[in-house]
Amino acid sequence: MTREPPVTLRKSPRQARARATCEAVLEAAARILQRGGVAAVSTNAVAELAGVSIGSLYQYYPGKEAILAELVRAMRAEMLEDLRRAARACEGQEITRAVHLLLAASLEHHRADPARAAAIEEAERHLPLDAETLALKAEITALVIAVLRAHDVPEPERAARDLAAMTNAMADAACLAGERDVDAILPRLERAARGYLGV
Amino acid sequence: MTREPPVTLRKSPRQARARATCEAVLEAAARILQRGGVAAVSTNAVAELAGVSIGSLYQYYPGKEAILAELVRAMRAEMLEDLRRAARACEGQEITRAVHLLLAASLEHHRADPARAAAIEEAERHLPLDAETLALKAEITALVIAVLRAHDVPEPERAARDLAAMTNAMADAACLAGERDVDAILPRLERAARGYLGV
DNA sequence: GCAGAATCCGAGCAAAGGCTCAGGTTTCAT
DNA sequence: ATGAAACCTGAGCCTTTGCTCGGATTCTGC
Repeated sequence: MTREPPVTLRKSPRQARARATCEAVLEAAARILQRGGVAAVSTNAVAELAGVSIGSLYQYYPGKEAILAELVRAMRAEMLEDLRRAARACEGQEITRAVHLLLAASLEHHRADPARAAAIEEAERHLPLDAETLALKAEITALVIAVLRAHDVPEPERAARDLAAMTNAMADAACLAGERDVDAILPRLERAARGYLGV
Repeated sequence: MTREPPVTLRKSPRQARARATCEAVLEAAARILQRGGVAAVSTNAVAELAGVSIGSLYQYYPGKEAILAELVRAMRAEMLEDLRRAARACEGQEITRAVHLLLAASLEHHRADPARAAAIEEAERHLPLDAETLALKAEITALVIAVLRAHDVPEPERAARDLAAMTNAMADAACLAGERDVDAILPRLERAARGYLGV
């Protein structure tokens, strides 16, 4: 049994160059993750691509899982922001409009770099998530559930789960198949979601 | 760079005990895959759990990828059979019925052991698939496309991809969330699919 | 029974990867 | 200018993992 190392930063960077080091490590990890999947992410490879010595890497990250966890946390935080905005905009809207807003927000983090988003999502499945990330995820689904419940959707928890799964899967599959335009996915997703909800 | 080993059997088992060995290896690999993901599948671990020496394992499988590839191939072959039956039953049926049959068939391989099915699907994403498995996948989607096209669904290729992604994602998510009853997923999926297709 | 084929075994090698540590360099505050 | 703190470096240790090889064991056909 391997004792599991913590997933938080070992120490916080204080100077600008240290922050740059941390940034470079994250960026390199994301690139490698995107190209070769979780298996390809090794601390040595990350350090090399980041142009940073392996020792420096370990000064801030206690292990490779911590690096990936940081990427996941950042993505989830971004998603939460997007969905918060969307949920606010949902208030008082009819359900069709609300669904549109929620789905569009869920696709938002795919817009900048769909391949990277898919890669990070994939990494998330192989990670023992820390409490903070779990809290982010919980809050995200809670937002969706609240909107669904406000429109009297039966079993809103299950519906939220199903809709989230559909959204991510379709976006990832489309990206993998070479689709570039994220906006082209939205109407298809809306049709499916409306059918699911019986609207 | 690591030179990639072939993914076919190194030599075919001739005696009964050899077939048992191969079976035990596959079974052990599936179990480990299910418990800890692709990363946990090491040839040593597989051999040990299978109750087989590492040497015996390598007599038949040229590497861990070949073992996983075999699992994927078997699952895909099974899926193809299920869908062939469904596609035959679709002939002359109206689209609502056809969609029902296709979705039910797609869920079929989740019925026996959903967790294992999800694990193997996940392994598939991390594998350089061999020609035979690719052919199986191509035939599967071709079947779906044909049925969709017969009902004048626009852009049937894209629709097939979207529907397949939705189906797998919802099934996996439900399984991960602890749902036991596969049949409970079908009606939800049907609603989404009918909405997607505008039926 | 017997020869040869098929099968099995597991110690151990080589490569890869996670991670540490002792020591050098840069930055900052005074 | 100077001492302390922050930061960086990379050789190298240790564990894990993929895989081979020589030899033991079992089966099959005659």
